[in-house]
Amino acid sequence: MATMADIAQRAGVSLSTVSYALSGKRAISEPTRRRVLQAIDDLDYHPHAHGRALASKRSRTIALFFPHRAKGLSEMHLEFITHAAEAAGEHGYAFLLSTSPDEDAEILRMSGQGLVDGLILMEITLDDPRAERLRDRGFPFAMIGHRRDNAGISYVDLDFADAVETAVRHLVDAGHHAVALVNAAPSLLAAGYGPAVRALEGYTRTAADVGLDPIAVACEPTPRAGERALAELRAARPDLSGVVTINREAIGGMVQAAADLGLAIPDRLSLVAVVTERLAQLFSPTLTTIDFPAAEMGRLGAEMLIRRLEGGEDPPTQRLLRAALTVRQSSGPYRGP
Amino acid sequence: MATMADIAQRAGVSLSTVSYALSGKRAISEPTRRRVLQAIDDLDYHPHAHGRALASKRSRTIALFFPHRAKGLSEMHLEFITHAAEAAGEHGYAFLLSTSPDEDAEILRMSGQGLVDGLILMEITLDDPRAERLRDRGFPFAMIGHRRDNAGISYVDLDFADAVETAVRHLVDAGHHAVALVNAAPSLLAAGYGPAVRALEGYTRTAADVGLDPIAVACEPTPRAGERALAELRAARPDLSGVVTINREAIGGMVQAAADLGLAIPDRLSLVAVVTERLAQLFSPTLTTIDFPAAEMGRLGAEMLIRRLEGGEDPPTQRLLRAALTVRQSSGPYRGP
DNA sequence: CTGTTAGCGCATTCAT
DNA sequence: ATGAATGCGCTAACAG
Repeated sequence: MATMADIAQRAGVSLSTVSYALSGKRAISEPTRRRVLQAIDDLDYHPHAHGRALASKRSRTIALFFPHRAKGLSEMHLEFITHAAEAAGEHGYAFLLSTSPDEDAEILRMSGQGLVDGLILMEITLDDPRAERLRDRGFPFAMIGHRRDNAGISYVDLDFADAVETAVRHLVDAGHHAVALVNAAPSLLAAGYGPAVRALEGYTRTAADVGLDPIAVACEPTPRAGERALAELRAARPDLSGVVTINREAIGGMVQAAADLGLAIPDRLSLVAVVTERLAQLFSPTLTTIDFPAAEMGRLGAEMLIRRLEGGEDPPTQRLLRAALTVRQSSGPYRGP
Repeated sequence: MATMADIAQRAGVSLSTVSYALSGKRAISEPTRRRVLQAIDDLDYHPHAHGRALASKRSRTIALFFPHRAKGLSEMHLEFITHAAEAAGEHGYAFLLSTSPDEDAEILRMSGQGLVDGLILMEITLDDPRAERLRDRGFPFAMIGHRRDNAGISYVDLDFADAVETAVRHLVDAGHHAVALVNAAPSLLAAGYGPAVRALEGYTRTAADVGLDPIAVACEPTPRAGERALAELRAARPDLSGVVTINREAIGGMVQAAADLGLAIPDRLSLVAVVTERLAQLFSPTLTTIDFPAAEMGRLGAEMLIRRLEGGEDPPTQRLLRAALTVRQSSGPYRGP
């Protein structure tokens, strides 16, 4: 492998001239620059990432923390990851993926030892402790998701409260008088899982605003639980005609229960889910959704981190995305997912 | 940040002693080792990855190439990626994810400049050119998937032919007399997409072996196409009672078509899909599957690469996994996915 | 068993 | 506008 020294020799210049020709950090005469570039081309030279990182104290690498401890793997996470990686690549950054269960140790290792210049955090809880630790260490990071207190922190997130509000209003506008929310798991809600908490907030406030009785249940992420949830909701409210959910794993079960109860979707029951378009498209027609902008979120997460690394310090970028509702036409009763 | 020099000073030993105490590459007396470890603990020292990489010419980093050009993002890919990353982490390797569309340039950059020690390739075609290029360069890599010619190459893949055979035999044993294969897209089949080609092989040979008329169709990865495929198959063969598919995106449509045709699943039509357990579980009961071992494949891919890096050994590891069939009980007609 | 030293490939400060 | 020299943090000879 060619090194800068090889280039220097072949171009008949000094090592530092090659370096400066590459970085443009000081003026180089046109003739010498051409000779350098020619030599680089001849020798198929590519700068050595580690040598550069050592000397410059910048690795041009960012990492995404994805502790997949729970079972929550989905196509949504894949979109976060791939689009964050893609954005990083476009900006000349390498992209490291860490799935270490021992996050604290990893954070120290990565933030302390120059392995990466910055971090992206996912699966943020309302009082996520990792964010504080990184902020205290003064280490650059961005979040996909957000906390209760986000002072000085860059993040991008879906506005779940707004998403649920949009869904509920859509149903109310369509004439529904009883609309329920099927939320994430009880344990997540209790643990302060942001999307669950905010979905409930959005639902509650919208129900109050439009004069609907609030009917919200937390539901385990399984089809089985989805079946039960819908059956119980319907038993309690025989006039139930609309359901909004952020619980993707429960959708299949809710659809099954609807059929078992003789509630054809969308004719006798309307279901609106907050999921990625990719998931919605797995189903045969009739999944009306609030399109989860996972790809955009992944991309923005990486970009706001890199912007911060490149120079533009404070203030942090904070973006709460609003998602659009897509009505997918039905050619008959829903039999999704 | 503490460096090895700081540790050496605090422990009252030389720099190299610290290095050797850490690497274990030469004997260190117990007392000095303890002093060194104590100093490391006191100063919260962590080795600097880039310094180490520069000096040792090994980065302890592997990269996974995931060109997500097509639309083929799914929970299956996520399992490949996260489990490969996890395995890498467990072995002390950092995990780089590259989604660069310009793969050749990336391969050169990464393989040439010491950024990574080895690569994992995905989405392998029957005559994948990337593999040859890497083999010619003598750069360590492993594949998730496999080519027609795999001489000297490490890989792990699902045995699609075997998977389809298992599915067909399962249906035949259950008394079906007309079993069709709904394959991947025509374009993929034509392009030599391994899973599609091998699924067809396995289906054809099994059909011949058990005396079944071969009924195979290639199908675009959409519910719409799935609907049409099933309707057409049924029109051509009114006695069709079993369908095997590797086309996850078409499943929802096939289920819908079945219902529209009055074919209750699983009572009047049996459907067996080669998909991950995670996808199967999105559906309400009754998706019988050949469980796609994506997690295991990701993990094995990383491990066989790392084994090669650590041991430097030929012969390559080549593993064709057989997947088990899981019958999921039905509590009524199928309304999945 | 331990210390001294020479790089690894590059960015950067001093010179000129 | 260019060169020479220093050092980033570490590994691995080379010397005891």
